[in-house]
Amino acid sequence: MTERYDPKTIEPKWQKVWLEEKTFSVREDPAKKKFYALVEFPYPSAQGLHVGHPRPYTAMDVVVRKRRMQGENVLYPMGWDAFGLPTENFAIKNHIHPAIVTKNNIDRFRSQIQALGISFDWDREVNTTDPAYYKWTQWIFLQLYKKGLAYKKEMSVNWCTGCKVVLANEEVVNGACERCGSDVVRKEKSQWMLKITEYAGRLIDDLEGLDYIERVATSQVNWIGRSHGAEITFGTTAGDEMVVYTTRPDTVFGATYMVMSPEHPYLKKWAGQLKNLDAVAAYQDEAAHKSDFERTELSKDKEKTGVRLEGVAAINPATEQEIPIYISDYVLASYGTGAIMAVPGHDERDYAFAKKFGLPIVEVVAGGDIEKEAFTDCETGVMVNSGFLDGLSVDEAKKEITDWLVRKGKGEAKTNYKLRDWVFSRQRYWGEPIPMVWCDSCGWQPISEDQLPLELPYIEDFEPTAEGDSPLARHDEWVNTTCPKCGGPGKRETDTMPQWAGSSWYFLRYCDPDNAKAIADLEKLAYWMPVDWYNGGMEHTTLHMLYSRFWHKFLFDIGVVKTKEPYMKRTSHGMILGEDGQKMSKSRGNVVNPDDVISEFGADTMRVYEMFIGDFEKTAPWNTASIKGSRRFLDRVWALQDSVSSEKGVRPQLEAPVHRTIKKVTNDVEHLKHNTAIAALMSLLNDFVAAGGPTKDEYKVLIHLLNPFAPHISEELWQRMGYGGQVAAAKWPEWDEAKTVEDTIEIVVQVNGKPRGHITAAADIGKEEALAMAKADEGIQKQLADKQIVKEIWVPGKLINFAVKG
RNA sequence: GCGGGUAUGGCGGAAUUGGCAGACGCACAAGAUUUAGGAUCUUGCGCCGCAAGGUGUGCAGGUUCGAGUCCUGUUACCCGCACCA
Repeated sequence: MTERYDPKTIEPKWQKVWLEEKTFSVREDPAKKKFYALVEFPYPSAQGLHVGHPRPYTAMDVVVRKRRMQGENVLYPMGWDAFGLPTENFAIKNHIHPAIVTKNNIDRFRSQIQALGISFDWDREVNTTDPAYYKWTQWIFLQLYKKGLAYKKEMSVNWCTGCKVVLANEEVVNGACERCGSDVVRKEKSQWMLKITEYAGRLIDDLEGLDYIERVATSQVNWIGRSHGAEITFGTTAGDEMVVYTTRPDTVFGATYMVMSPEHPYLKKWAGQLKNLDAVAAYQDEAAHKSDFERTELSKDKEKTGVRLEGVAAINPATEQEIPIYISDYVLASYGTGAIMAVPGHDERDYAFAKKFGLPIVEVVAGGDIEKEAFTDCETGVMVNSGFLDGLSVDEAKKEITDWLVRKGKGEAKTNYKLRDWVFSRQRYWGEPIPMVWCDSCGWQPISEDQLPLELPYIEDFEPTAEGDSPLARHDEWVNTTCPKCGGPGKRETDTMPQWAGSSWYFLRYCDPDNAKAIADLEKLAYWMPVDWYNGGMEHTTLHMLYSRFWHKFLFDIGVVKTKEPYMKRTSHGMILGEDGQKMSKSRGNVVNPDDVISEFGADTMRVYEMFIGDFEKTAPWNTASIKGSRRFLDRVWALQDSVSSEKGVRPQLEAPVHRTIKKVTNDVEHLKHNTAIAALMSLLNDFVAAGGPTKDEYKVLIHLLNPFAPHISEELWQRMGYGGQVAAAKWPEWDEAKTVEDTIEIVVQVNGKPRGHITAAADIGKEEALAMAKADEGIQKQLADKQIVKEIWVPGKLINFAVKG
């Protein structure tokens, strides 16, 4: 009798072997097919790993361990996305420097991940806070700046009136500061912006040909929000022209008023002519307290608000009538031109607004009942009350009016995107310094590339300043420098980059992590890129994914990378919820720590459990009681070594189960259906037990197929059984299709779709013979008695259905 | 509000994509073994019913010989919404 299964000795033993022998380190090898598998690198938080992290790491580890055994050259790296707000806040609260917090957190994360036996190539670890890394993050920013894709703009930020700092949206709870509870207002601040909108069209179009799961692709398309319409120029009594964007230029005759966002620059310009300046200012102040999110929220019981501008009116270019202008917070400064033409008859929000303020509602598309509600159907409507457009369909009218506007010089066709430019400045310490210098005579100047990295100075007072600037602004010795252009006095930009920056290109650095001369060597990039398979959370679908695709496309345009897309395939894992079915969080107290699971059950059990828990793409609640089942499975695999017979080969009665399992596991793993693959392994184990134990060769197949899921125990058993070498280096088993099928099969017999019996027959039985057998069956005869067969359905090898009457 | 999802036993989940619903596991029950069990093994296990049988995939309709799967409508819940990452 062998000793009990003891993961506490087995697991560290093999983890040590892997690290010392560098089992999973790779080099470029043109002779082998490369496979670049990527999982999102974590933000190393002070809480350490929680059981949600290992789910994607393990799932991809299963794939790559299998691919290696199939002879592929696998790159599977890991690193740290370590700049960011939580670390800074933790540092402020606990008076420990963020650099130290970060180092400690990374060390903890690394050892926790290694304890899970994930086969990462630890020689390629990257860290976004390492100056040798962020040198290149800054370099990319400079290239963007040189190509005109980085610019400064006044943007509104969340300003805490109590703490006097800029807050992240997350730190604002119900309009108040999360920490001090003070009022949060919107405040204008000059910010660095990146022109991701310039790439909006390509970010949609190039999705074609990529293997992204559908919900990811759809989300990105919707987030970018391409729409086709027109820009129309309205005149005003103030003399200025107002340009609006609309997807419904056909309805311009029905535009009975205009609405601008409360932040619209004309309001300042028109101050002298506005007769109700106080009311306008009061409304602007009110709007400043709301986020865009709150402002666009449209619920039936929520009344529209707004103020009519007195003293200035607009002129509808189609009707040439004067129409009033309102300001209202349902119009956002950040979308379109920050002003709209309102067509209450054919837009729901305009309709609600018009009803509230008693504005005229004109029907210009017939087909609905505008007495009751806005008519928004573009398919069936016919133009009315629209001069030369009358009688046209909506589509025809769109074209006709656009041509007319162009001829009159009052508009043009325009494609618009919901996507906004990327706000790239953070008034924080723990981020990459933006490598720009302000010179009073030369304006903003990029620092010279040979000055990179521009290191983040080590300071002790990393709390934001009272003016809302980054804490770096307090350090004159760092801020004061010379202008790179004229050599005169200059001041450094004190804002830092957002955490998204470092994560927008990290997959490139893994290809050549120590390169001091370039982002990565071109040949190495050519070998490894693009990433063949990228798995990550749904929460990164629109931000991180689009930011990194944008940067990659830019680097492609300037010749740094050779592929226009970074990721060929994207899959997404579901979250692991707490035992109570709620999101794991410290405040709910439902966080499960993987260390505890490993120490009680072992890493292999943890891995098998997380892969067995359910559909990888769906959220799944943690269940401590269920883990036992996974451990019991491994215990039984371990115990089976004692009943292995000396017989060779696969016995005939086990051929079908063995070959079917090889096939199922091989296919399921590629589709991340690890749960059903494990179920198949459990079934094979049950078959072996039922057969009184496996032969040495049968057992070998089980151990081999188990290896990607439970690498430690399988490596140990492989060694004990003397199969030779390590499983990790053994060739993945193959199945013989002919051996997966049985010669006799069971066919279900239904009457009116209800199963009423079975017949057992040869696998290749024909229709007539099968029907005859079914009719001969006693139970079926009873069902068919006194009935008339109307139809006989035959699904070869599977099913017979008699449709009967009477 | 906008966008993306989900719904199957007491629980986690399977179902070759229109063909025997509940694989595999957890929990539970009975039995065996054991000084003992939070160990191991055997058997049972959707619901109603002694049974025959009936019924059953959020809810209401529909298509079909046949629907968890397709269509129409509906409800509930989850995720994201641009400075958390």
